[in-house]
Amino acid sequence: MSADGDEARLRGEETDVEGTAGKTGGMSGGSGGEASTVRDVAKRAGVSPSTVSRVLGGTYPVATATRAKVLKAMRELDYVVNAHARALGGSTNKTVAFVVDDVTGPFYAHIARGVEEQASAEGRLCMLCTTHGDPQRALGVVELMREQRADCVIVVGGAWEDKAYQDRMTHFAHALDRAGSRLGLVGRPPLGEGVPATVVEYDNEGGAFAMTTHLLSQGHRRIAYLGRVPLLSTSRERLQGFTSAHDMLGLSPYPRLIKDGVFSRSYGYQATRELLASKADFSAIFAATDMVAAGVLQALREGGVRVPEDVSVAGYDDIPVALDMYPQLTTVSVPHEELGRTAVRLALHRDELPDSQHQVLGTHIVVRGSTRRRGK
Amino acid sequence: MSADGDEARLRGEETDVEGTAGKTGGMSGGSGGEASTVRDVAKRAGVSPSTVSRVLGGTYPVATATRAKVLKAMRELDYVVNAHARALGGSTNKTVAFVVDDVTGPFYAHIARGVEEQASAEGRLCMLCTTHGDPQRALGVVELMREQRADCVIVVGGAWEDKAYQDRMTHFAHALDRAGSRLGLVGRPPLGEGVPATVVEYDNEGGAFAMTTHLLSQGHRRIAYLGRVPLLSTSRERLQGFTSAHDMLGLSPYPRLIKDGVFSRSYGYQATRELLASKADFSAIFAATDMVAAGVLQALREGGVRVPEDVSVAGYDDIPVALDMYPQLTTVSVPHEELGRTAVRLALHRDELPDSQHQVLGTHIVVRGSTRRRGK
DNA sequence: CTGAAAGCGCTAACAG
DNA sequence: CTGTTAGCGCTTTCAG
Repeated sequence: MSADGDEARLRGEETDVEGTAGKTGGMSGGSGGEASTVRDVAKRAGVSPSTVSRVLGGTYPVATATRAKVLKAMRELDYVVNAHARALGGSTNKTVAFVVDDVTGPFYAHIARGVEEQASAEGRLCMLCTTHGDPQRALGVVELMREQRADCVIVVGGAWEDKAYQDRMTHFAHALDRAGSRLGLVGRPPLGEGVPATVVEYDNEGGAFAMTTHLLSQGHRRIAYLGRVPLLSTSRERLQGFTSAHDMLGLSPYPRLIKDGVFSRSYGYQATRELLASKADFSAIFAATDMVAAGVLQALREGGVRVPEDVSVAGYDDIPVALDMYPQLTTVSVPHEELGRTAVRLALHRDELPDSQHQVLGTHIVVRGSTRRRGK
Repeated sequence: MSADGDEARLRGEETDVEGTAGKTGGMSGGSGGEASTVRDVAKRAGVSPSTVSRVLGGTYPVATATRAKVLKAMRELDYVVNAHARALGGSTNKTVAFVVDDVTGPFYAHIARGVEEQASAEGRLCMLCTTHGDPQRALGVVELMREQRADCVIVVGGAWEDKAYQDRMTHFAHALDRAGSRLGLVGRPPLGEGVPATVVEYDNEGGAFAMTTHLLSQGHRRIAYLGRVPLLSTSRERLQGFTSAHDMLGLSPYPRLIKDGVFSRSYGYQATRELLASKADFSAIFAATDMVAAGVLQALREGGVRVPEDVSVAGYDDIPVALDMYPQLTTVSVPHEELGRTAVRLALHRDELPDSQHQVLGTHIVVRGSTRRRGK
């Protein structure tokens, strides 16, 4: 555990600033001066490199006087360890990789926060990669993280139900595992039996089922579902929940009211306009995500349709914006941060913790102002 | 430019999956199997390590037949370079560090996206650190990034106007510069003359000035300003714009209507409730950020105050949520992504690009439904 | 407690 | 075109 030093640094300790900066302040020519190394420090302190290394690690007994000399030399030289050299030593790398579609979505942002928090709580740095919804890029990025020898690689969302993609991902899972690392999958289904990966999901289908049941129980019968993305597991599961809820009451969804499209605000806007233009008959819209719902609300407002008087609208995700919409959005709440934290925790301690293979976190619906009993 | 290989990988190429995974698939015991090295590959291909290294880099002439043998061996061994060993070689490290308060804020998220995009466009990986608004932690994190030998360290927001903090940051700027790296400051003022750092700001004061002028020109005279954070430069500049706009018309702000508080939704909510409870007289509220404005709108709505009929509300940042609020928020638009992209670009190419020291991007107000002429 | 020596995995001169 | 030889900066035995 050479973490001592790092953690202190995370806390921002080290009260030394003094004239050090001035010493070399003049030569701000850039790429000129080489960074100082353990050897420089050793020389200056009149000790051996190993001793310097020992005070660095803090893990080994070093005479107080010696340690002081070394620390002084480090300060004077403005020394910082070279993380790569340290990582190369084979010992520890201390990095958590985080692969996500797009940091911009509040959905991802909150998971990212959970990941980052847990990572830094465990003394790890966090590498961030985005895939912009491109499965090819996702694969490339995971490979890159493998090169970085990250302690674990957390991949969020974007579970493409494509054979080649899944095979490739499965391959990575094994490769990472072999290297003592770990693949963590958040918000997506397991890759299969025996694949060494940590999966932290939330109940997509359950949430959609609950929401649909809620709408049906409010008397809605013609419910539009916006956001069927073929080949995306999240989408499939939510739609499944939507369908099963109908089934349970001996009803079935209207195919005409199920619209394909990506999970975006503008898609929600467009799809709703089309729905309106086609004079389709519906009393509620279930948007696959809150972002889609945002577009829906705007289109309805512009179309002069009142929410929830004329049409009820529900979303999925419960991102913070849901509170800022008008009316506030009824939606399915997902424990974003916890997903991120849990994934990192389980992936890092796969051997000590139970259930580190697969965990499903619950979801629940949150009823706000955008839905109400039909015709009330 | 050994980037060839990496970039291909970013594009997710490498079509090989085959039975490779199965080869060692059984031994999924974790930390067991060591990762293979250039030497293993060399041995298997019957060549020398250097040759392997050469095909890895792609930068050197290698006989087609040899290259094929090597590639085959790599595939069979499921080899991936060790980024740390490579970085240690001194050549290139290929990382951009990104330090931010909190990924969760849409404001930061968009800058993050810009940073990430530009970084990956330049073949760099992105390290993410959050500071949770703690200047001490920010300093610690920058130090950590220095250990990582990042090509550049981009710090967003949270410019504490605290002497010790600034000295320390200045020190880092020099240290990074000395190491051939670069400190990039986004959305915060320069550290001072001659400090080697790339600063990309946006016009905080100008935006606040424009917005305030707009409100005043609409007949508002008693404007509340919510979000004066002592010691935070962003806050000071916005408040300055607010004040100057008054000055220009020979007016002055009402001290009673200027409320201190952090930039958060809940602060906006609280402050507004207090304003309402104190029966203060005002016809407009200028919130220091859109998040604050979100809280303001909610409090007003709950208090039965109509927006914009009774009170006009303006924000700052133009984050996506501004469109989802009701009424849609009049605010100051900031080019978030461009800030991020520009910072990375300038920091990475400080020597080739002009004006790589300091750049101020413009802001402009966007008038939406939350403001209108007073008493209309 | 401290020093000397041997790598970690890769790249980069030099010679072939 | 390809093999040999040195390190990059740090940790880590193994002897003092």
